[in-house]
Amino acid sequence: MSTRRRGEELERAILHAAAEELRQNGYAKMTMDRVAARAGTNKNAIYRRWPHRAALGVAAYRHLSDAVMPNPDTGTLRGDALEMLRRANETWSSPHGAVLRGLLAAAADDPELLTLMRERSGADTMDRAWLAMLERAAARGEAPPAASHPRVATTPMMLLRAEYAMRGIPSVPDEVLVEIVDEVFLPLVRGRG
Amino acid sequence: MSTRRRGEELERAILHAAAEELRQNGYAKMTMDRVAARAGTNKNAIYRRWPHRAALGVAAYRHLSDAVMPNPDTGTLRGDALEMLRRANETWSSPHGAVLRGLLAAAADDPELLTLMRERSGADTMDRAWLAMLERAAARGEAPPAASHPRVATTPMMLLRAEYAMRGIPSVPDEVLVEIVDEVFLPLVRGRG
DNA sequence: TCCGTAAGGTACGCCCCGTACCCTACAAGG
DNA sequence: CCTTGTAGGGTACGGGGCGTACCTTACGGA
Repeated sequence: MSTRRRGEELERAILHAAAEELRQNGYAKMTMDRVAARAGTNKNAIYRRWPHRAALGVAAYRHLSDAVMPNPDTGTLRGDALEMLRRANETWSSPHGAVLRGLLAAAADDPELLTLMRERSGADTMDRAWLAMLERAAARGEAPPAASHPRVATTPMMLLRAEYAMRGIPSVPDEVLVEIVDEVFLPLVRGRG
Repeated sequence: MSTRRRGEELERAILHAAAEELRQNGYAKMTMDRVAARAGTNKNAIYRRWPHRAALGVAAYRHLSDAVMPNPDTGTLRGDALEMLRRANETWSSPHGAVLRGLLAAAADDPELLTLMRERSGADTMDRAWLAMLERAAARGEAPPAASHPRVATTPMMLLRAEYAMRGIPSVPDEVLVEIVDEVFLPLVRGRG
């Protein structure tokens, strides 16, 4: 039989297979045997590269998603914030986000994996985007400079996250996003004057 | 052999055994066989009462915890809020809380269980306590009446929750609690004047 | 050409969930 | 007191999944 795949080529094939499994069935149903079969190899090749299923899951997720979440710039703080929340909501309620949530749930009691996830999932990038948004608003005179605080910047996303944790799977309704912005985020920014 | 346990007596024994397993090993390691053995019975008796492991886990958790979180009343909004957060932090970082987190993680993609959990875990009671705290502060003239809004009331606990979800297992340091109160909660209340 | 390295194949041990089936004690009612 | 229904006890098993062991086979570089 022609060429037997090796090294990187094989690795890519495994990651691709795992990512497909994630997308179609979610993490809970991503089994090592299925991934191996789909990649046209066997579990040995996988376990030589990743120590456990969770590690493969994280790696495959990263492969699956190069989620870019660029800075919106609508001209108003309210507009920017809503846009950010809406994009995040869209991402998280997509099949893609379901995968992420499954992984997060599985990694909940494994700190090592948790940090891996956070690095790969671009949470830090997002936080920086929120901070930048606050600074733009401050430059426009729309928000007090004291509002450019990390804890303030992360609050809306935290609330959205928590909303997902409370409710089950479905997407968070837009009213909730508006409420987070109008009842919490903007008053909070105002209150730091 | 003398009396064979039946009905309620047996049910209590099973729940007790399951709760002990939860406390000692956490949900992930609570197996049906172990619970049955510990209760001195067998899996049949369990499966006649609960449809799956998760359901037993939730029921046992409820049995384990009649977590009471009474209203603190320190005289200031800041004091009350900090006290609430500290108590919650204590609870959640205890072994007890580890069980809760394990269950929540396991129920993450099972909406039915999620609602069960929320009912049993007293989250609603807690939300009401926060709202009452805000209303007391408003009565004292310490906070604007407009701050007595559900979304405002739930924000600090949401942030604490999210903190647990981000970091792994350990307890959240007290500085973070103080920051949540001073940098987010109080400015938010102020900003709603 | 030879040899080390890495892939393939396969089987297995272990654990756990949930179910099936049959046996046995208990309680209630004739 | 005996009969009968109900529910617990014992046990075995199918199914699935993780991770490991061990051997065989191709590839690629010296």
